[in-house]
Amino acid sequence: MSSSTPISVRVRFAPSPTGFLHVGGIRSALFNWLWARHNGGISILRIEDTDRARYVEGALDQICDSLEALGIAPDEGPREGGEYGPYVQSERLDLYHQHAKPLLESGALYRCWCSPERLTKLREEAQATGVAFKYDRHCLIAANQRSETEPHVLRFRIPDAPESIGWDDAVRGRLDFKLTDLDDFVAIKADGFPTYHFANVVDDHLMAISHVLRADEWLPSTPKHLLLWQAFDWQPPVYAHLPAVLGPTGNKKLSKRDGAQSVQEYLDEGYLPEALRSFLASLGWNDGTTQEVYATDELVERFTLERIQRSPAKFDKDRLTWMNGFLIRQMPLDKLLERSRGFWPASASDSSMTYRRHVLRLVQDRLKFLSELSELTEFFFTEPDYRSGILETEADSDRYRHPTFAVCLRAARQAVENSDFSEASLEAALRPLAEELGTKTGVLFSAIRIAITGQKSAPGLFETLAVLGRETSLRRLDNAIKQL
RNA sequence: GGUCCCAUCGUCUAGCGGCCUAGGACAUCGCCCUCUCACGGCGAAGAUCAGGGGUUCGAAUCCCCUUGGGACUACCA
Repeated sequence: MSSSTPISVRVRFAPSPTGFLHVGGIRSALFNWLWARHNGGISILRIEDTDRARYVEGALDQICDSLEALGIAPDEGPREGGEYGPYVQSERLDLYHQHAKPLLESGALYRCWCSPERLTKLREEAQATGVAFKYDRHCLIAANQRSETEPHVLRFRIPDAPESIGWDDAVRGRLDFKLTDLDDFVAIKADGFPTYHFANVVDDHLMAISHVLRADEWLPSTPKHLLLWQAFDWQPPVYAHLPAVLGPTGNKKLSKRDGAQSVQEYLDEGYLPEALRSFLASLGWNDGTTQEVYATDELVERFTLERIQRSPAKFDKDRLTWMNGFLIRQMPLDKLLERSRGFWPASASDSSMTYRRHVLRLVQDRLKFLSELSELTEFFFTEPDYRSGILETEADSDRYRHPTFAVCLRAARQAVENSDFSEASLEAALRPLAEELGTKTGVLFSAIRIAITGQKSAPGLFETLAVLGRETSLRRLDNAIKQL
């Protein structure tokens, strides 16, 4: 299946509402979305909530919100609706029972009344003898048939033939499994809910899914799914198993302990959706060139299944951060201004957009993610905080022996007094001053910077003074001089 | 234990038999630019292509074995 796949492409992302979407999950969502877009197909969000015990309140909304915030909202789903709904499995129970019935009649499914205790015992025995556990089909024997009204599950009977079952995985290639290694898995639980395996296959068929792009961990259960497709006499979709996303330390699957964060947390820190998309895409996919950052339309255009990596990728936040800063630097100033909403320091609330725009221009190159904006620009909106003693400490240092710190500031104040505070005139006034005072430019400028910003590092001095303006700049110089 | 998957710089990766004494990027270090911090430019260090056997005139690339890591092995997904 290349870009010229003749069938209409319909893909689904099928998370369980058991918590927020972590980066591994969102990567799967992205790949599905990209494949749909690449083919002009449809992407679907299906919620797999068949385990009532693990259901987390609000998780569904969080998942939908995250996808929307990332700009990869599905075409069909719980919020969007669609012709193949409902898109939440707990609302599809009738459908599963309806489809279980003929399989039960044909013998593909059978009733099992075995207690969890018996199953556990069997498992322990198998463990002890070093044999792989497989259900012993105790309830398949006529003598063990009990009443249909007693609680029971429906198991799928692994057929005796063929010897093996396999498929051409779009990323792994040919994969085959022996049927004798497979266990008669449960299809319908005692509570009437289907298991993942059963619901998944029924829904993928009913929703006309053409490609299943899902995490690696599903690979071992794919033969069970294939057997189910076969029992139904349905045409299975193309399977593509995605490599795992690992935590930055160790080789374990990414988990919250490894610093895995929800998509929302990254967004809150000021990571751009386009940076997240480009970075996530690079986790297990590349186009074969040396390009490092991709615009989303480039991703859509170039994304193919055969370029998906087979080996797992570790999540490297440093690289994400670099990519985010790179994209911030590339962004037109007005767009960045728009995006920076909500990240300004509280003290900026009374400042005009025009003023903020000038400030933003000065820090754009220094921003790695938007939440840094606040501490980077605080002094533009509020008087510098000298309480840390930065003024005194600097004034005492050896650099300010001959022209003292105070002398530098007074001279600077005087030099700048009649300036129109344009960058050019500020530079013309201050640049020659160092030599006049018999000190280095850096020493003079540093004194001014500290007085003006309260910090040792800040944007360029002339730019900063120009943005702050005459009144504020002179006032801060005076205040600093007064304090010495 | 069983079944299966994976294996190139610390990390993301290029590589699909000769172009590789292995390329790019992040991170690290150095230099330059420079009023500081960034940005940018240049450069350094960093991978005996997990190890061992084959196949071949020729292997990071194909095959086998070993090792290491991971997933699955639930009336969870």
